[in-house]
Parts: sequence; C-alpha cells; structure tokens
Amino acid sequence: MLNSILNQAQQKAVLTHDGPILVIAGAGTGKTRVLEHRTFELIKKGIDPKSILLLTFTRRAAAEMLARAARHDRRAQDVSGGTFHSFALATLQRYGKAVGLETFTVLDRGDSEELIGKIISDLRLGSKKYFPKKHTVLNILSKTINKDISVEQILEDEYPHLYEWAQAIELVGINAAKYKRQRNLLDFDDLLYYLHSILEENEMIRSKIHEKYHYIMVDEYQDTNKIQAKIVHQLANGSGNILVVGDEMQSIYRFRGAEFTNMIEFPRLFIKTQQIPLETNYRSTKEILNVANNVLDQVEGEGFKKHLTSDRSGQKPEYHQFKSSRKEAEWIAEKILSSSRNGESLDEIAVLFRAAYQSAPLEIELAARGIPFKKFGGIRFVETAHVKDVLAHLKVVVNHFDELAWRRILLLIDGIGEKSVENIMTRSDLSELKGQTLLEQSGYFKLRPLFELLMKINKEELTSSEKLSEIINYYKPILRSKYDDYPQREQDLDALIELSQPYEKDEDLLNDFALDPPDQSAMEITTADNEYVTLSTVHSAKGLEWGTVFVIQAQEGKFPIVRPESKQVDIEEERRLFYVAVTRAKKRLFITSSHGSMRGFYDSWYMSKMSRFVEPMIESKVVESNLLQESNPWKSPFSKNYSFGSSVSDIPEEDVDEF
DNA sequence: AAACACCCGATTTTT
DNA sequence: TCGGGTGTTT
Ligand SMILES: Nc1ncnc2c1ncn2[C@@H]1O[C@H](COP(=O)(O)OP(=O)(O)OP(=O)(O)O)[C@@H](O)[C@H]1O
Repeated sequence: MLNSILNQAQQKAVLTHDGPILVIAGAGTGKTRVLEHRTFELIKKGIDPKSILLLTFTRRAAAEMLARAARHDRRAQDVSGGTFHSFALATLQRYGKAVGLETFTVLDRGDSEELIGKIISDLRLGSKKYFPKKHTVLNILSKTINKDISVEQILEDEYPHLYEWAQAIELVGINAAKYKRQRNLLDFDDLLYYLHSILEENEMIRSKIHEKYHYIMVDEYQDTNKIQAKIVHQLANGSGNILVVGDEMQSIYRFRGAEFTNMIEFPRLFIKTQQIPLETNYRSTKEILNVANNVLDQVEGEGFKKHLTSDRSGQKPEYHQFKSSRKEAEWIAEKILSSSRNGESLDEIAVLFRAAYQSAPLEIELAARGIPFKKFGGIRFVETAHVKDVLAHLKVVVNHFDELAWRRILLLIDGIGEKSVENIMTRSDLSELKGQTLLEQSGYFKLRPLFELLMKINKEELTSSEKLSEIINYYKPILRSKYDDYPQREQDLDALIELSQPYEKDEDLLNDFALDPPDQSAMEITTADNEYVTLSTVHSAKGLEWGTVFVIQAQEGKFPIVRPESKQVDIEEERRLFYVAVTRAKKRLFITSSHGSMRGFYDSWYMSKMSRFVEPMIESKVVESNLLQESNPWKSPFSKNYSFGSSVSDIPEEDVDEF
C-alpha cells in the first residue's frame, strides 16, 4: 500500500524508526508526506502518540501535519507537536518551578525592543551619537543567545563598524536580563535558553523528559540555530530515536541565527546516523525546475549543485517587466481574473514577494476587482499599536510586575510621560492594583479611571473576553483621540474579543498571541470561508505550494535586497530565498518586475535593473521574457530628461513609483 | 522640565 | 504606515 504513495527512499524514512536519521530532502521531494506517514506508522505500531514529539517551524505547520496524519488515524491528534518555542513554553510551565520560574509572561518582539529601548535610555547611551538603534541592539543580543557566542564575536563577524560599542551592548544585555528576571518576563530567546539550561543542569527533569518522548522528529532542520541543535541533542540523548529533515538550499533564516551547517554537523553529533536523500520532485513541472536549477547553478562554490528532476511537463515560466508597480499590479490582477474565469481555483494562486509592503499596489488592484485575498507575513494584527495597548491592560492584571505593560498603559493617559511613569513605578506598590497611595497625592487624579478599571477586571470569575470588553470600553475614548482612522481600529478590537473567546486562562491567551500571533486582520477574518488568493512573503510561504505562483518586484536592490553593508553571505541567502519562491509553483510560474523612476537618484539607478537572479534565466532561455524596450537605465524613457537638477514632476505621473 | 504636535524619511525577512 | 527627531506649548 505504501508503494503507491511513497517512493523507495521515502519508505525507508517512514519505516526506519530507531536511531538517528537525517533526511536530506530537496524542494518538493515529499518530506511533508514522509513526516505524515511516519507519524501514522509509529502510531499503528502501538507507540503512544504522546511519546512522539514533532518540532516544526511554525505552529501552523505542526497542526497541519498532525491533521493529515489524523486522517489515517485519529490518535495522531494527541502527538506532541509545535515549534521549539512553544515546546519550551509548555515544558517551562510544567517544570519551571524547579528552577524558580513560577508564572511568567512571554514578551513578543515589540515588547523586547521596548525594553531594550528603555535600558538604552536609562544608561544614557541613547544620547551618544552613533550608538546603534534598539532593534539592532536586540538583534545582536538575540544572536548571542541563538548562536551561543559573545557580543564581541557577533560584532566582529557581522557588525564590524559597531565594534567600539561591544562593552556598552553587553551591559545593555546584562541589565535587560536582570530586569526580565526580576519581573518574571521571558522573551523568545529566554524560552530556548531556559529550556536548554534546565535540560543541562537538572537531572531529574531531564530524565522525566527522556521518559516522556521516545520518538522525536524535527522539520526544517536547515533553519535551526545553535541552541536549538543543542536542545535536539539533549532531547535525543534519551531514546536515541531522532529524525531530522531539511534542505540546505532552503535555509532562509540566517538573520535570526539559523545555521544550515547544522545539517552537516548532525551526522557528527550522532555517530550512527543513517542519511536518506530524497531526490525526485513531485511538485513541479520540468520547466519550473529548469528555473529552480538555474538558481542552483548560480550558487557560489561547490556543494549545492544537485539538480531537481521531474517527469511532468507544462508551460514555460514567464518573466515580465513593467513601467511601474501599479502596471505590474494591474497585469497580475487581470491575469488572476482570467485564470479564475478559466476555472482555476483562487486557492491555487499565490503572489510572493520579498518584503510585506511590496504587495500594497496589488492589494488595491485586487480589491478594486473584488478578488478575495488573504495576506501572510508583515505586521500582524496583534502587533498593531491599538491591540497592544488593550492587551497591555490585561497583562498588568495577569502579572502585576510587568512594568513594560504598566509603562504602556500609563503613557496613554493625558499628561503622563516618561518621567511621570518613572515616578509612579518607584513610588507605588505594584502588587496591589488600587493605586491607593498614588491617588491620595495631588496631580495623580488622572489615574483614577485606570485604577478603577483594573480593580474591576481583576476578578477570577470574569472570562478573558469579558475583561477585554471592559478594557475596550475604557480605551475607546483614548483610541478616538489618538487615531483619525479609529473606525477601522475599533473593528479590530471587536475582532480581538472574538479571538479571545476560546481561552479559559488569560495567561494562555497572552502567551499564544505572543508565540503564534493570529495573522489575519479583522476584515479578512469575516471573509475567510471562501476561496482566496494568497499574498505572502517568501518566508511565510515556506513549505507551501500552489498551482500558479507569481514572484513580484524582482528588481536588483529589492529582490535581492542589497544594502551597502551586504556581504556575499547575505546575497547567497537572498538567492536561496528566490529558490524557495520559485519552487513553490506546481504548474505555472510568473516572475515580474517594475522599473519606474524612484525619487532618489541612487535608488533610481538600482531600480532600473532587473534582479541578478533573473538575468541568467534569460540568457539560458529558461524563461519566456517580455522586457521593456530600452533596458539601459541611462537611456530609458524616464531618464532622458533626468539630470541632477530635474524634479520628479518631470516624469509622467502614472509611471512614478511611490514605494 | 515635561509633554506634545508636527514633519520628515525610510522601509527585510519572524519564533 | 511607522518611528524618530525637533521645535513649541504647558
Ligand atoms: N511519492 C510521491 N508520489 C507522488 N506525489 C508525491 C509523493 N510524495 C510527495 N508527493 C507530492 O509532492 C508534493 C510535494 O510534497 P511535500 O510538500 O511533502 O514536499 P516537501 O519536501 O515538503 O517540499 P518543500 O521542501 O519544498 O516544502 C505534494 O503535492 C505531495 O503531495
């Protein structure tokens, strides 16, 4: 029976259950199917589903995989699955007491950045010219944890121009760690860090976990980082039954500390590793794989050269250039419309781009034609300011010591700024929400409504959504004075109440929102039942597939993103990203770019060129190309009246790109 | 001194 | 659309 759905290599991976296994799976070679059936086989054999641990890159991926396996056998629903971070959270909630972690709140990226910003200004580093921005500092400190190396080392490798700040940045890190520990706050990196140290230091907990999980599977292993690899090692040291799957060529999270060399390290870490390569692509046509293989050939150095093969054939991928992103968007919208009229399901169509903001023109064109779409990637609903404001009130009730949340809600009140917040923080007892001592002092009467709210919602018997309703009532006037576009935002808040319905405990709601933010905005939630076109960043499209794929904005500088500090390794990652993008397509692939004039002189020059990833495809004729007449930027229709003194208004308006 | 209002500029990717 | 920086108001 397996014969008809799995090839030899896949069957070997599915049927080998003991010992360490490394599955090297090229794009579209059926690794998802392997994980699905291996889970099923294990359960069929009588293995307790709870003793199977499936670690994936997103929670969505885990849920999907288990849902598929559950179609063969319902028990698959009970398999332990999730991301490294959600697994860490669950484990720490269960065993954290032993290491002094009682209840805690998880900080999302925004919260962590805010904290770093606060510490930078406390240390008066903000006033120094050239001190890096808070998000850069956070990135550096985060890599310290994820790659398990020193600040100095990171600076030397990736930010040589910031080397002089090594000690200051280290100090920020130390202070941030102290701050978080005192207030029971954990960020994403802390989750991994604490999990790792518990496994390392606490023998009792380690053996309990070893007893619990006998079969471990890790998906997307090429995008794990050092600390995750160590955790895998620790976990697998129990039963020794560990299977990891990955594809070096699809490693796209280096910026977050991922190291695809983990794939190479794995057989060294686990001596008796069986390696199983999957090489037949079942997803795409030959013509699409020619494009993918062209990208493979572009890779610098040796090692990644193995071509993908398939025996299905179809239409040749196309590359089209446009004079503006608006024209590009119009063309795609029309193309989607006609495909749909020809009977293609919108669910089988995706538009992929490098950065979330690049889909804006297309969103307008799709909306104008009434084509339903859903966008993945970019700023999420729960990361918008107004939703974070509301959630901060709930956080304060859950964890009275969450000073970051206190800060946020206090700053919303008229007449309260940084200094007042500092005063309030030092002068009041946070453990009681009454604010007694404060309210008696003159000047703080403005705080009365806030404390009344907090008292009101600090009750066990209220559900999370009831609490949120109260908060939103209090917050609405603030929202209206703060934002002109408040009607839309009020809708979002109603959606928030909907999203909170399933939760029993406030903590679970808050942690889930941090770890797995719902990624649809309110409007899209209401239309979610029907077919829709997917708009997604390439990162968020990882592991997925569609009949028709458009890869847009393929201009040099945009895809790949090239910045003055970009190194060869960065470009190589961009190239892998492009590879991931084109390998999502099953039948039809369109690559597009727009070459409108940009406002900046420098940009304009860059923008006029096509992506360095596309050029070789034209040369080797693996794409059908439709180029603008004059490809030399200096002679293009827009630059003939372009001189140092000319203004943008010289250019016909419809061809001006505003992005 | 602290809070606020306004303008400018730039814009990766995410657990 | 957002955040940061600067100049103005309380
Ligand atoms: N043995 C097989 N025979 C026929 N089709 C298969 C086989 N294995 C997998 N497929 C199909 O091939 C496609 C790609 O499979 P899958 O999504 O598992 O690939 P993948 O390895 O996860 O790809 P990627 O790494 O690019 O995300 C799917 O549509 C799947 O149904």
